[in-house]
Amino acid sequence: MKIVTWNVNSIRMRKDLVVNWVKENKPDVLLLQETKCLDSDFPKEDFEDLGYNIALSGQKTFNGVAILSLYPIEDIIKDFDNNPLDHARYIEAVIVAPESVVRVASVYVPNGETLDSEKYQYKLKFFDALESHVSNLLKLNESLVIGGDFNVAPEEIDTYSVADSLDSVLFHISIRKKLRSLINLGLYDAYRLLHPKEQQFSWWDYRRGAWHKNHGLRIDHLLLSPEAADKLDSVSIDQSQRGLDSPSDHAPIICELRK
DNA sequence: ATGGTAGGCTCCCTA
Repeated sequence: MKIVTWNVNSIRMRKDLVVNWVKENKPDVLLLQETKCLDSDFPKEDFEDLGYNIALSGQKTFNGVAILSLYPIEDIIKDFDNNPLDHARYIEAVIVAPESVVRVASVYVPNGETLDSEKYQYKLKFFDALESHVSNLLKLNESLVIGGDFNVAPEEIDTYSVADSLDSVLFHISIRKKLRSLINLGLYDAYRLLHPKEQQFSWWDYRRGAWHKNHGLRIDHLLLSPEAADKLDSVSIDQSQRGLDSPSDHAPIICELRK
């Protein structure tokens, strides 16, 4: 089963690019972030025509997450307890494939703006509440894949420049500790599990010529329960999508699980 | 050299 996470930065602006990628790569499950539209404005037909079932948690202007699946989507959950924000940043569901069942989630963690902002406090609290929810999910002992834009680079290898990142909301030690604590519940960072020494990024700022200088960070992740990690065959980041015309600032992350 | 791009929407916010 091929499961993909991708922050598309507006599904309406990115529709053709995402449709073309889906036709080429045929993911079984596609977890989207930053769809930036109401559910009624999501271009459902373009994906339904390709055979996808769709579960949405959207809002006007900002945020928005989605699950697209070639298999039935069941038990949809759109929030978790103690989430400090009334934003469309989380959707979870069970994917029922013929010979395998997997629980998936699409999460868009707040950026945090600056270390001294109120939004950064919300980012810290969002992680606490997410960790509490995920700790309950792990008790189910299911195959679980949490994909999304976590807005955190886990380790030094995951940034183009440690010096430039130390005071960044994407890398400050206080937020890396939150991601570490979440993973320490017993999750596996799929990319790092199969590529322990490689440096590959998932996001490059639109500003400052970041893409052309490869000034990126790895802030998008697929976090796997032990049951899912045991079935992990491959993980890759499709950086080619960042180099196309009118791209998202994020690249898709792809994993394949055995049945 | 202290810059600039993108999306959604409105004269600004978010990233």
